[in-house]
Amino acid sequence: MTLSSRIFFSKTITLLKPRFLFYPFSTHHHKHDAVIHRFRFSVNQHSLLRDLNSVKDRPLAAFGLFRWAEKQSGFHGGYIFMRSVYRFMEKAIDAKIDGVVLDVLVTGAVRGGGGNNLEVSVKLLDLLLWVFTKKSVLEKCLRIFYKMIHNGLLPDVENCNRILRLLRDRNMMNGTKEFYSVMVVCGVRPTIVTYNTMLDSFCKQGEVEQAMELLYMMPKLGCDPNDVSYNILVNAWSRKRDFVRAKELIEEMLKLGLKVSAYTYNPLVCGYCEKGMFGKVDDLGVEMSDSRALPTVSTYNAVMDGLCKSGRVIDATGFLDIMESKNLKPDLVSYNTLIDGYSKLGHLREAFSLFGKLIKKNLVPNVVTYNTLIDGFCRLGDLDDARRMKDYMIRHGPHPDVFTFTILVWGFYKMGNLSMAKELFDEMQHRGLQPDCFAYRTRRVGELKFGDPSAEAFGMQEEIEAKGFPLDLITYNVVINGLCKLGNLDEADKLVQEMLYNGIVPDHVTYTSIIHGHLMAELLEEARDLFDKMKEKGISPSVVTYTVLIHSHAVGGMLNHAIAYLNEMENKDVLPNVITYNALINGFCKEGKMDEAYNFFRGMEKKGISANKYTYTILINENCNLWHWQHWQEALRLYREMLDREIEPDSCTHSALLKHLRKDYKSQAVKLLENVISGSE
DNA sequence: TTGAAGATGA
Repeated sequence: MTLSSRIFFSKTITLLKPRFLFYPFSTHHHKHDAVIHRFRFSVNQHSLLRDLNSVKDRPLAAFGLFRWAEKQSGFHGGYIFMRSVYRFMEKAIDAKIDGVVLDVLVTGAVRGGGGNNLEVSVKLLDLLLWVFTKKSVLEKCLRIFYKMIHNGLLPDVENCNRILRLLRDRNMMNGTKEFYSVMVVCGVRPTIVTYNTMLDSFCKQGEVEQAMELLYMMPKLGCDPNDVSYNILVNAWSRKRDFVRAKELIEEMLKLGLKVSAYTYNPLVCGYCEKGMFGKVDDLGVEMSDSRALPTVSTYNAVMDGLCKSGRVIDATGFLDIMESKNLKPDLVSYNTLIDGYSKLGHLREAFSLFGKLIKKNLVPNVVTYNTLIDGFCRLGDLDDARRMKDYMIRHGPHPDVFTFTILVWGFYKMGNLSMAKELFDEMQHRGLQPDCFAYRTRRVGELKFGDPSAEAFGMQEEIEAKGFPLDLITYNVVINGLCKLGNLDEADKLVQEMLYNGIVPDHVTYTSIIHGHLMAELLEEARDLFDKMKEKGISPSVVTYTVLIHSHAVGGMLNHAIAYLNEMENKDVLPNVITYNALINGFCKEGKMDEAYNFFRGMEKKGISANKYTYTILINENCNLWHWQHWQEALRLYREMLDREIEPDSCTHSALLKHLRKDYKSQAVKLLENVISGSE
């Protein structure tokens, strides 16, 4: 917003004039003059607005009033009546006379012969444009924009930027580029905001390289990139999980003396957290405090979410206190994140205790909070309580949404209660909620996975299709994956044929499912063939594809193959994750090659990928298998290390550790062990 | 921050 327009909208308009008799405007409307003449106005804002209301159904009268306001604004130096005029524009749009207003303003400006009048007309056109950008009515904005420039009138660059943002948000890259060229050719001088919007458009389209080109071209275009420009690109590389390039840009920012902030670091923190690279997150934390880019509540929320997603909910909860100690107030998102963490683990008691805590802190649970808890009930198979909670929401609010119902529908499908699933789906619609693609997919997957592929389900498919949601790739993937997991490779193959027939191209997820299915059926050669076929078709294998291949080959003792896959993925910049490393460590342990296993263990940590309970269990198990004093010591050391790092062992870890003890001693032994370890600190 | 879904340990 320019300074002047800020003045327009912040000033309260109190200027009063005695009375004002309205006179019509240009001559070609004179046959309606009689209508317009009947309007008299006292000149203060309230009556003006009242009058605008009263003429809403009479476009021409309203238009006359508008002309009057226009003259007033010109007369009083341009800002006195802007707020009224703004309200008028909104009303004109409601009354669908904005087209007339546009025409007259443009012709008025053109005929008016320049000067003050022209300036006012352009201001008013900009105001009209502003109203439409605020309403996100792109089509109208473009119409006004093009009409203006065709008549030699230049819209305000701020409005152009707003239109660019609308184009960006609709992913219309070509439209964005075209609009940018037109505005520049017509003489609108781009600002840093224009360029930053363009950068963001490129990034949102995945064309980050193009954005980089623009970034480095900006100085030549007479506009040096600022911190926001860099933040956009750091964000883009982080989203692409190319952390190296993201970091390079941050270093460049520091070198250039640009301001780094939480906005710069948060996307990177999010990326590392999502990948479970908590070592890197720690490093970033240090770097942030060094460069005075202090973490915000969002930063901590991202870390907490990452920890929850890797099962470290207790660590995540610890951040509530850490935040408080730094004078940051955990917000509803913080609590929702933790509640979700506990709900997903089935620890509803903790989830509800947090629910109580957030209320004590005067935060108000929202629909997400409730949905998360309902999901927790569903995961435990407690559909009664899940449904009761939904009914509570209907009575007391917040009102259930499409998420609420989708969660419940899926919950009932998983319990095999198809009729309740359908009932809730119908209830959602009866309550006026419009199912989205998630909801429809859930219904389809539910029927395909848990129901009979009967005629009724078939009818449902057509019904959904008629609503504009055709069977899509994700639905096929979900079902194909389910079949592969059950070992039903023939049925899975049939579905692949069917999706091809329907013109849907299998992607890396489809292939990974089928490859995995073959691997589990010990059809390694076929799996390798499928892998080659997938690459021939130009489908890039993902980290999951490589991981399932590495796992099966490593477990089968084919360590050379496993290593070859690891090298291949690293050459293709597909980053291995903790599961990939676990598969390798597991394979090398099984072959008794402990040195190599430990090398991978150290290597992953060096890359910032933290070991998890599986990693430790594999190593502990192998050390215990060796059944030798030194190895037993090593197993204990590992166990202690994982406790130190607050990685919670589970029953698997314990039985690995105590595999040589008799069963009756085991539970006692675990307690003893905890004592020994904590006592020796 | 919530809904369907591809992978790991005894």
